[in-house]
Amino acid sequence: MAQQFDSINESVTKYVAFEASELTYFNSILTYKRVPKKTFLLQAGEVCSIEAFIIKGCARVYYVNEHGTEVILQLAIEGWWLSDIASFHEQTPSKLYIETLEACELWILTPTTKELLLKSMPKFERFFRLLVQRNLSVMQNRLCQTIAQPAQEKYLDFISRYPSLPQRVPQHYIASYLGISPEFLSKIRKKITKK
Amino acid sequence: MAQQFDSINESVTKYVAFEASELTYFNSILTYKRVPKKTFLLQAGEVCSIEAFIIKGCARVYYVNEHGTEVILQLAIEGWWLSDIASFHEQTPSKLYIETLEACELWILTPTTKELLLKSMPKFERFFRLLVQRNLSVMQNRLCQTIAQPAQEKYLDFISRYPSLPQRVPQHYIASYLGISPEFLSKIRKKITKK
DNA sequence: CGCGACGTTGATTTGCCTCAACGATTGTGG
DNA sequence: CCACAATCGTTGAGGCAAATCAACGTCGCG
Repeated sequence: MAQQFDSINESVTKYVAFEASELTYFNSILTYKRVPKKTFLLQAGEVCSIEAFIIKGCARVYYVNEHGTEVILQLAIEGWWLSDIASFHEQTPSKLYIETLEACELWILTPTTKELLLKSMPKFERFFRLLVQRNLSVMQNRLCQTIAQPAQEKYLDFISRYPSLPQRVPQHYIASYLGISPEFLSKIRKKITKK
Repeated sequence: MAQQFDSINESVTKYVAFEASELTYFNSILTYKRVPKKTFLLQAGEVCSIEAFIIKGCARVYYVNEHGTEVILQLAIEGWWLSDIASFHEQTPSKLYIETLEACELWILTPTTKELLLKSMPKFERFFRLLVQRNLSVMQNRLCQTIAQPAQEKYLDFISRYPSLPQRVPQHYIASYLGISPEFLSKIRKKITKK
């Protein structure tokens, strides 16, 4: 089990320098969870009760609008965090779905355990702030892309940024992430391979 | 000058409960700045050296892509914060521009003063985390909107969300914020008023 | 006054969507 | 272990929302 902590500890120390003892305490707060493929960690209407670090596996976070159209907000693999932060912190109903695409191993924080962690080790406030900041940056880039780039460039950028994802997740999810129709993505791919 | 602090203090206490003494210290860290209309607080290529709270006035944050197309990431008025957080924290060159649209009065934090604040009053870590979280939420909503809504609905949603902005900022900036052409926004508005 | 920034309008074009049909693959229950 | 259903990707035809381009009116300002 010990090596299970390696990936998450490596990930947090990328943002903030923690002592071994601090990490040990941090690790003691976490709950380990194993979930099968196609499992919902969150559904619209529920209050989000987890902040989950992916040790192994793959998931998607998505929104369904009033017309029934899905928009994928996040395609996450090992090393990423899953949550609806707004719902988690304000304990308000979420509008998002979080579904595993592969069997997953996760480290879980709940509102209670996270609050406990932050109370006892305020240094983690900084970690989570930096984590959210990075997410915000990613989001900003994506919004610029989505608005100002044609579909083909969005796709090329996507595969260069996340080269492992096309081999792991169904293509129509990538289309939804990029904000284009699956049929059109298929046509783009055809055009690209021709060259 | 004292009442100048009212708006920013009200804003921070919305997220975290601070004592009067804590706010007094916080206020002593801030630098007051007054800038005219059409002033750049940040230009692409520079490292962002400020995190600015708008006391009075209005500004835009935008990105220019390789084709020369502008995308407006933020239209900010009184009570909002302006910055490129990624550039500010990692001291890396920004890709963004921040330009005042009206004469502005600002409270400024620099990397140095912010670090000083966080060192001496770690409680502010929490405030800034919650602030960034809220920004992230706004961004997520906007991305969903941008991808899944037709232009007219995006515009109607915008004016109901920010009713004061259309009267303050040129219309083509709103078009850029929504990711549509200024001509098309004009046509949408015509169609709406007809009804 | 004259220039530049801004909004409007119409004509034309286009990037992308929708719909429908069709293989290929996977998985599942009898 | 096979049959059949789902799920997924591809392809083509046709349509539409929104972009582009160009011309014009208006306003505020140096």
